[in-house]
Amino acid sequence: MAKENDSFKKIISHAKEYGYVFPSSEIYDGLSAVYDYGQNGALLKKNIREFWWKAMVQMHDNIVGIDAAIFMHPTTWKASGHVDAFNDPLIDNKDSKKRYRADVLIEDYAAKIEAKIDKEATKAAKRFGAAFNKEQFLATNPRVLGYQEKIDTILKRMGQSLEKEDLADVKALIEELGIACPESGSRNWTEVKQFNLMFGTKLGATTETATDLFLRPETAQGIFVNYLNVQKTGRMKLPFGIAQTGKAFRNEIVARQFIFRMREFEQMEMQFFIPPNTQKKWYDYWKEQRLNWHLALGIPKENYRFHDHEKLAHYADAACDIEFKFPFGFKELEGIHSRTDFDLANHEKFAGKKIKYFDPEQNESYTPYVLETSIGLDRMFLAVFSHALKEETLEGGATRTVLQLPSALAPVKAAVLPLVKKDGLPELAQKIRETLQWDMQVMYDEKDAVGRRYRRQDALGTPFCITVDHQSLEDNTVTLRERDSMQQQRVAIAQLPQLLEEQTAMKYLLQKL
RNA sequence: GCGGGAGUAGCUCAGUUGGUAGAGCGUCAGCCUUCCAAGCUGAAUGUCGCCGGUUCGAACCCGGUCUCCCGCUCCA
Repeated sequence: MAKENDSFKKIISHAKEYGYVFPSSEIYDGLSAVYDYGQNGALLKKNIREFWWKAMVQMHDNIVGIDAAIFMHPTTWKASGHVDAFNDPLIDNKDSKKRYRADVLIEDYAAKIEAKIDKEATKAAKRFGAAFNKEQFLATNPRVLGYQEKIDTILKRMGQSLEKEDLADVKALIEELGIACPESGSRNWTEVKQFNLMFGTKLGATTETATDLFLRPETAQGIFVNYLNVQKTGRMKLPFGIAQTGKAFRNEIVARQFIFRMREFEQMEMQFFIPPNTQKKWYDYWKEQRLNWHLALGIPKENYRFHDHEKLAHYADAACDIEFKFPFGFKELEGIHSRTDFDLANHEKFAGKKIKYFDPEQNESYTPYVLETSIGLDRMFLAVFSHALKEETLEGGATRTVLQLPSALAPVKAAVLPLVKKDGLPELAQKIRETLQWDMQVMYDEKDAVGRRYRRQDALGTPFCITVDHQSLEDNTVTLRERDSMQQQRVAIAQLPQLLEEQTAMKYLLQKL
C-alpha cells in the first residue's frame, strides 16, 4: 500500500512537472477536486479523444457524432430520473462518524420486519405440513398482518416526507423507530441533509425572471433528446449509434484521487439504438468492441477486467464496467449499460412527443432500446499516463524516467536536436522542424548535452528524437532515436515525414481494432 | 462530512532551545563541442499555504481557515 501510494504521488508530481496536469487556480491554493490540463496534457487528452471519436464515428458507417449543449431544459432531468435518483438524504452518526443514506436505513429496518414475516411463514409451514397454503396464511395471520401494516406505514410516511422534502420528519422517523447505527449501535444522529449531486445554475439576466437549470450530470441525455433529429436528418436506420464527447458535472460528496473523480469531468459516450429484445446480442458485441479499443493501445490485458453490476441502476437491465488497474487498485474506467427503452420512453412521456422508430421490415413502430458505452476521458488519461510512467534501470546501473505513451497519443511526436550549438547544425535542425510541423507536433531543443536532451524527451513521452550532426550537412541524413528501445538508425532527412507518420499516426492504431 | 497525516524554490526535502531562509536536482545565460542525466563559470526564483494572536522578534508556539494525501462514507 505504501508502495502504491508512493508511485501514485510520483505520477501526480510528474504530471505537474512536465506540464500535463495542474491543480486548478493553484495561485489561490487550488480548488478541491478541480484540475487543469497543461500544455502537454491538453494534447494527450485531445489525442485520446480523437482516438475514441475516430474509432466510434469515423470507423462505423452507422454511428454519427453530435455536440449537444451543457445546458438542457430542466424537464430533461425529471424524465431521466436524475431529479429523484441523484438526490440523496444523508445522515451521520455522531458516535461512529459513519454516514448513511437515511432512506436506506429506514428501508433496511423495514426489510428486517419483512424477514420476521418470512420466519412466521416458515414456522407455520412446518406446523401445517402439506396442508400449508402460504398465500392464505400471509393474507390472514394476524401477526403477519400486523407486521405488514407496520412496514406499509413506515414506508408510506418516509415516501411522503421525502416527497415534501420534510427532512426533519425523516429524522424523527428514524428516532421513533429506534434505528441504531449498524456499526456502533449508537442512536446519536445528526440532522438529515439533502445532497443534490447536480449543480444548479440560473439562466436569465435578472433574478426574478431567471430559470433554474442544472449543469448536465451526464452527456447521454443530450443524445436522447436529439434522437429524432438525428434519425430523421441522417436518414438513420436501426441499429445505429450517436456519439458525443463533452463535459459533465457532478457535485460529488467526496471527490478524490487526483483526476479520477473530479466535479467537472469529460465523458465520451455512445448510445446505440436497437430493436427491442436484441439487447443481449449488442451488449456482448459492445463489451468486446470496447475492450479491443483499450487493448489496441498496447497496454497488457491483465490490467483490464470486466465487473458486472449486481445492483442495477434504475434504467438498466444489464450493466458492467471495464475496470482498469490504476495505481490505487482496479477501478471503473468505462461502463457498458443496456438501458432498455427507459430514456426514450420517458422523454416521450414528459415531452408529450412521439419518439418512435418505424421499422419497415416489421412494418411497425416501436421505441428503440439503447445500448450505452460511457467512458471517462479523464480516467482514460490517468490510465494511459499512470501505466506509461516507468523508472528504468539501464545497463551499468544508471536509471532513467521514461513515459512510454503509445506514439499515436504522445503530445509531441518528435524532437529535433542539433548535436552541438554551432557550425550550422541549429539552422538545419530548425529547417527539419519546420518541414515536419505541417504533419505533426514537433519541438526543437539545443540546450545541454545531447544525452541529457534525450532523457528530457523520455520523461516527456516523446517517441522520437532526430539528431542533426556534422555528417548531416554533407549527406542529408540524421539519426533517428526511438524512445523505448533507445536504438538509433541513420535515415535520410527526406524520409523523415513518412517514417514518422508510419510510427505515430492514429491510422495505425485504428487498424489494430 | 468525520478521523489521521501533510503544506518551506519548478521537483524532492533540510531547517537545532523562537534571532533576517538552505541543499540536491531542475531552470536561465555563457564556456566546452561530446550520440544517451549528474564537466566548468555565473544568475534568477520563496510574504515558509492564508488570516489572526502571543513575543522585542515567529517557518518554528497558539487559534482559525484553505488545499492535498490516506481511511471511512457515497458513487448512474
